[in-house]
Amino acid sequence: MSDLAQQRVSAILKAVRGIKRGTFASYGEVARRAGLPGRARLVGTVLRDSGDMKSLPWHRVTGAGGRIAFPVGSRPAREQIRRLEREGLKARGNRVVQKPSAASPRTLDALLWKL
DNA sequence: CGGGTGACAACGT
DNA sequence: AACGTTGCCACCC
Repeated sequence: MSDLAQQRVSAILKAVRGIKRGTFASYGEVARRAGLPGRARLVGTVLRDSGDMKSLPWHRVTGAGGRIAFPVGSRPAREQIRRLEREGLKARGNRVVQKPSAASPRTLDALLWKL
């Protein structure tokens, strides 16, 4: 593997390790944090090939908007959701639900209009 | 060189 | 909400 490629892999793994417990980040977000905007696919490739399912918080990486990237009901999908729930997050179907603190438009309206 | 394939994303219909 | 397109990029045939 070329040095450049290895550097990118390191940057991505570092970004993944940097996702705090109880939170999650999309592939695209991880790519941006690794200094590789637009390369979400590369993040998936790296995770797939990394093999370190043991030491990496791979379960904190989701598709855009918290969508689980694995097929619904598949082994890895269930495992990922199980791990995320163990960290206090909740999932509905194949999607990680935002924390209650996240303001929905309705809630924002309520705040702005003091209702 | 050309075509297909991904743990993806954004946008349009 | 569900697809189809396009952009992206590393790899493999």
